[in-house]
Amino acid sequence: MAVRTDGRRRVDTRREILDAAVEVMAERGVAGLSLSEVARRVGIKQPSLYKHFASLHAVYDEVFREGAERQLEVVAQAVRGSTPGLPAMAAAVEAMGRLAMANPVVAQLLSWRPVPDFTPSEEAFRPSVEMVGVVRTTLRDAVAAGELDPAADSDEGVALFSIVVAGALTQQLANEPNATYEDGRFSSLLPSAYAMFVQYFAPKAGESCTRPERDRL
Amino acid sequence: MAVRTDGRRRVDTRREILDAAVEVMAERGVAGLSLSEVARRVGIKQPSLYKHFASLHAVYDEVFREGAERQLEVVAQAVRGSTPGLPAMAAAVEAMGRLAMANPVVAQLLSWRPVPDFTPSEEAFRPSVEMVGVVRTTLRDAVAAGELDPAADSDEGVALFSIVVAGALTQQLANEPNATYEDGRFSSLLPSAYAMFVQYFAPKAGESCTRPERDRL
DNA sequence: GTCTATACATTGATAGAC
DNA sequence: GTCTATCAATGTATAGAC
Repeated sequence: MAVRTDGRRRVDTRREILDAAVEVMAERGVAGLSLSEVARRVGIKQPSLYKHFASLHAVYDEVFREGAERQLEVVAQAVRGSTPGLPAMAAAVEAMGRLAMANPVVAQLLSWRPVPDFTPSEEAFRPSVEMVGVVRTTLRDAVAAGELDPAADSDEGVALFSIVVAGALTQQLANEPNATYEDGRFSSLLPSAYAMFVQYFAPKAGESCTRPERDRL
Repeated sequence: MAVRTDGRRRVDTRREILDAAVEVMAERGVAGLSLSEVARRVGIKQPSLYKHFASLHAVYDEVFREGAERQLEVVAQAVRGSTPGLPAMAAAVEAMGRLAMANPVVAQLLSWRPVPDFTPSEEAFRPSVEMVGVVRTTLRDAVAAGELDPAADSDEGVALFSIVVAGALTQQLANEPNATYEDGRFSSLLPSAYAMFVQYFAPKAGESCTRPERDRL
């Protein structure tokens, strides 16, 4: 199970618990996490878990927090490594997509509410809030660069961006959770989905290309 | 609980069970359905449920089947009652959105996979398959009417349509499941989300309005 | 088609020894 | 920080009387 270096039982039991938790969720569904099963896999007795986490929800909360933090890191890094504006947005979309497909369980925990009683704590949720800010800033950059219409820099712009990205990813996770980013029927359309967003908010350069009223159904 | 007309205990116990099941799912989460709790609410003992349904999964399956059938009906009716092509599509989108917000639990069961072990039977899934056909036909009508580019009449077109619609609805269900169709932060953007799709597949009438390469990210 | 009784499994959590 | 022992719930499902 783990390397024992000295008298202490294992190097980092807490880490092992969290990894086992994700493993169990992958097999039984996100809502199917069980501390008994986790303990079995880590090789300790179930009551011992309570020395590391106060409750089942505390485990969920930490998986959520780490997942949200990782997502923020990955996106922020993608943005930093690209030209501000549309290139940064495109890089962020791809980064989110690859991360979600590599960690389907965590992605489901973050974007749905699959566990009846569990609501993430404020602290666990913080990185997600911060990521909305990153997206908003990137949208603003794209507007400043003349790549998007000013209307994109708004709550509505952020919401539509999230609809498109989360839409592709959750459809993928619900229908073919084990596909790869490249081969998934929906995840492979993520670039196209993103292109829909970009085109929708294309700058009206001198009105040469008319765009229909946005709120007309 | 129910009207008793004669010696028989109730008019339709099966119906009451299904209704109670949805109620329980609404309170405990879709994965939190329990036959014991359902029995309690219907006013019978838990073993009696097995005279009506073979197992817990059988209850899930029937809720799924009825939900899928209702969705198909509602969409088909919206399409029939509108001019073929874009008007029919717009009507379908609105119908799907209103139905989902009126029945959030069923919508979650249909569009996510929230229950660890449960997979809908082929029969329960049939209406959903049929609905893909309805969407495809409507896309074809829109292309024939010159309202959409021929590229929209494809598997990719159907997938992108579903990404946009399911994206808006699942974001809404995950974040504000109790909002109304009109007031939800995401569901209220459904028309805009749909407009993104329409604009993306706008016919290139004589190339007067250029559209970027679709698969370029 | 409803009931009682019961088998059987699983779980989250606590107390207290070491 | 790990263990044993235990509690108290909850759950699905079956057998068999009426």
